[in-house]
Amino acid sequence: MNVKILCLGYLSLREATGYEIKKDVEEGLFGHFIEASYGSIYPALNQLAVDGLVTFREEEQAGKPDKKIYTISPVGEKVLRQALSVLPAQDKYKSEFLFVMLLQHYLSPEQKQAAMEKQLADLKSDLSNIESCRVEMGDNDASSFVMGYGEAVLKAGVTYLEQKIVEVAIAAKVAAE
Amino acid sequence: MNVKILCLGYLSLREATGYEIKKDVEEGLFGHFIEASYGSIYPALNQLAVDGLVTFREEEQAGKPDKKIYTISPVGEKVLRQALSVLPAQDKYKSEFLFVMLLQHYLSPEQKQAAMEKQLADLKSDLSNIESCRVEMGDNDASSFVMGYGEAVLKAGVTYLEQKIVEVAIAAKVAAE
DNA sequence: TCGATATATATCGGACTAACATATATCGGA
DNA sequence: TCCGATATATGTTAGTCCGATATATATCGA
Repeated sequence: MNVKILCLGYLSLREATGYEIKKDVEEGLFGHFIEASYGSIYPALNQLAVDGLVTFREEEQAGKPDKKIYTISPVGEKVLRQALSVLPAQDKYKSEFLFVMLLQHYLSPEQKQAAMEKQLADLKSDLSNIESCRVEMGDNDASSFVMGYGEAVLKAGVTYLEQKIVEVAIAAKVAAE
Repeated sequence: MNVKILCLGYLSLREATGYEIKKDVEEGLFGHFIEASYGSIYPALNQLAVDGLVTFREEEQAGKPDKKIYTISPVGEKVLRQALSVLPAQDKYKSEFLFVMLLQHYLSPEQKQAAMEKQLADLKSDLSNIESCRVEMGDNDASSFVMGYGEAVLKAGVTYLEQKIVEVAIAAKVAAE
C-alpha cells in the first residue's frame, strides 16, 4: 500500500489539504497504524491530480498561505475500491526498543530502565491519542473496530511493561542488599 | 536506527553471513520487530568492512556459492555501544489491515471476513515463530523479555480479532433471518 | 519583544524495499 | 526420470519514502 492509496482513502472520508492529511496521520485516527511524510504526501497529491483521481480548488487565505483542498473523483473511488479488494499485506512492525532490549548487556541498569520507561510513555501517549479520537468522532462500526484493535494491543504492551519494570526494580533492590 | 547498526547488533551475538542475517530477520528472533532486505544488508556489510567495524573471512563451499562470514571488530562494538546508549525512537507500526477495515464500507461481507481471517492467520504465524525461537535458544533474560513482549502484544490482537469474527458472524446470521 | 508553535506548500539527498540476476544443489511429485 | 520448487549465497537497480530544510506569515505566551 502506497501513499497514493492512503490519500485516496483519506479523501474518501472527507475532503482535505495535504497538511490536514499529514496532521491526521500523525495525531489522528490514522496515527497509530500509518506513517507518511510531507515528502511523500505532496508529490502523491500532485500526481493524483494529474491522473484525474482527485480534483482540487485553491482557497486564498488572508495571512496564511493558500490552501489546496483536494476531493476524490469518481475514477479515484474506482481505483481505491480496486486497491482495497486485494487482501491486505502483513503488518509491519519496527521497534528500536526491542532491539536495544535484546542487546541489553551493553546497557547500564539506568539506561535499561530509562528505555523501558520511554517505551511505556510512548504506548500511553498512543493510547490517550486513541481516547481523544473516540471523543471527537461519532462511534461508527469501522472506526470503533480500528480504535478497539489499537487499544487492545497497546494495553497488552503497557501491562507487560509495567510488570517487567516492577520485576527489574525488585531485582535491583535484592542485588543491592 | 539503520541497517548498519542492525548488522552490528546481530554480529555482536554471533558471527554470520549476510544471508543468515536476512533469514533471521525474516523468520528468527528478530523477525517480529525488524525489517531489512538484501538490498540494504549487503551494502551495509560492505561499508562496515570498509570502515573497519567488521572483518570477514571467505569460505569456499563445494557446490554452494562462497560464504563471507562477518565478525564484529572492537571498533564496531564501540560504535554499537554508543548507538545503543541513545534512547530508542518510537515504535513504527504500519497496518494495511486496519486501513482497509477503516474503509470497510467499500468491502463486501466476504471480503471483510477474508481480511480478518488473513490477519488472524498472520498473527498466529508470528506467534508460532516466537514459540520455535523459545525452543531453539537458551532462555536468557534479554531474549525472553523480547519474546514475552511479542507474545503479549500478538495474543491481545488474536483475542480481539477472534471475538470480532464471532460478532460479525452472529450479525450476519441475524441479518439473514 | 522574541522565540515557539501553528498553518500551508514544496523540494531534495539519502535510506530502504521489492524485484530481479546469477549460480548450484537437493528434494519431492508427476 | 525430469521438472519445478526450495534452499544456499551474493549482489544490483528502479523506484518509493523519510527526514530535514526552505519559505512565508500569524498568533500566543513568557
